[in-house]
Amino acid sequence: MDMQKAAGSGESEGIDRTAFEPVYAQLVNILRRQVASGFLRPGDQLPSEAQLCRRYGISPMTVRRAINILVDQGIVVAEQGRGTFIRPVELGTASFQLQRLQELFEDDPRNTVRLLQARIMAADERTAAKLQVAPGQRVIYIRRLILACDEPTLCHVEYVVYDPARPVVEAEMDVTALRGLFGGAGATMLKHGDLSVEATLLTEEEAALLQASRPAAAFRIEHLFFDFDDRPVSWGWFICRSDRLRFTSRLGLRGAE
Amino acid sequence: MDMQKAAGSGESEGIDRTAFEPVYAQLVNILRRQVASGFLRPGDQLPSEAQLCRRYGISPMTVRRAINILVDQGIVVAEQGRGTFIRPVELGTASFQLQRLQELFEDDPRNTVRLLQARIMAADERTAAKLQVAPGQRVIYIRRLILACDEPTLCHVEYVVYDPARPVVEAEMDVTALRGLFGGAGATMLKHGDLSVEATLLTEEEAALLQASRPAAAFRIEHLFFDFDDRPVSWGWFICRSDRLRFTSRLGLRGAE
DNA sequence: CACTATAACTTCCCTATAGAACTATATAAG
DNA sequence: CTTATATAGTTCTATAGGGAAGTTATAGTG
Repeated sequence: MDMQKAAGSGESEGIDRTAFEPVYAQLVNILRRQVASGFLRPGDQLPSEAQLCRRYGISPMTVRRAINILVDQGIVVAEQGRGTFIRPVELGTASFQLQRLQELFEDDPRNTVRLLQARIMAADERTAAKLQVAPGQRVIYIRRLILACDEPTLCHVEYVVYDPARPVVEAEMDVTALRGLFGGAGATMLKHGDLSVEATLLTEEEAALLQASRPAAAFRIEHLFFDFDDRPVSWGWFICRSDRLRFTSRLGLRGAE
Repeated sequence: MDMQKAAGSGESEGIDRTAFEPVYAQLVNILRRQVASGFLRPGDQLPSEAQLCRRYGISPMTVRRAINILVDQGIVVAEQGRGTFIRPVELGTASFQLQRLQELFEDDPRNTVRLLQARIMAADERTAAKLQVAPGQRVIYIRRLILACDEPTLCHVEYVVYDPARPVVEAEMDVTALRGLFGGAGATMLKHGDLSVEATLLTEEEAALLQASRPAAAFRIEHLFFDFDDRPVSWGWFICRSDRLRFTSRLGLRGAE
């Protein structure tokens, strides 16, 4: 091979057979770096699989595996018979991680959950529709206040289907059970859930709880969880001061990496 | 094989060699259905790779590929030497697709972008910091109003680095160029970007533009885009009435699918 | 010029196999 | 009873190769 590129950018890297990092992962990172450094730009064609095999001295399956990873990371798009190309940055691929919210329910002593109210009541029209029960049927009504580092951060309102046969109910009454709803042991009761985020104004009561002055804007994160029979179990929403919790996302590749 | 499960659930499915769907994808869907139907539940162990090979009569590499897909879909977690297990529903895996937002910039005749203001000005303290330029340096200030189906939906404020050498600038002044920023041809100029969502109150001016009565809450989606030298190109934010655009997400698997 | 056939190249799918690395369990020795 | 050791089971990595399906460009034919 005589023809070489400028060789200044990222062409020079190779595979380290002694490294702990698997070969396919090394190739993924090499190509990611070539994209991040601008050596490969959106629309550019990747070297063909056969070329990559020769260039790095690895087997076709290993190359394919690396490229597959890049494909479902959304970094490249492969077109059969044509080639593999770098994808431009798109907005549709943005996803917001909710780990910040998740952390609030971890076993951190600085985070506390205060039970404000818990009683059994008759479901009103809207609640009955959401939980797919008859209006007037008894449901459990729960209100909580979540504090992070002793600062009131979240308000939570939740309606749970009342079913003595279901053991979830008892645990749900517990103050700490909310952690179980999200990732703890109790999550094994839930098959799936829907989330929906909107912006809303704080009510007078919510503002008092969250120690905010009105008028103020806040996130309203509505949730609806189902059991393994696809029947609704729990419906409710979080009210969250925007300055206490922010959703961020990154499009494309970062610079260093 | 004599030992059979209840056989009512999802155990009975097999691989269709004549189908268009690849074998590995068929296996992915079979296992997904077994999770969705409750035949496999969080914490349960998947059959081992060798067992799946025998059960479905396919090669180990194909089974591995299917399992890898399930792993990075977040449906199962594989532990070396132990086994592969169904993951419980977790909040951290939630991601909000922004395709609804993306659609606003598509080539739809019902969506129009109205340029309200565009002029060159000196960067104030905050803008200069975001764009990494000296305070007082000239930047381009743009305000737009985006209408979906003739309803005012989004306000957009944007500051763009003023650099005559950069061809982006001229195009950016164009009213329709905003589409290019997100997924169009212009996106090839951008390497990556940061997004951040918060809840905010509408200002008097914003309320007038969006035909809302105050006080009202809205999303504020801040964006910061970088070029291939990792230098900021554009900083700004969208103001969006919450009832016109909502972010939804699903945790776990849906029922039908 | 228009159209077709061919060849070269690409990605894609699947198989078969070998070993490495890790974990749990049963067994033997102290 | 505790502690090593062996063994079987698991996932994980990597190799080599065969064929299918799609694209593109070229050469040939009408």
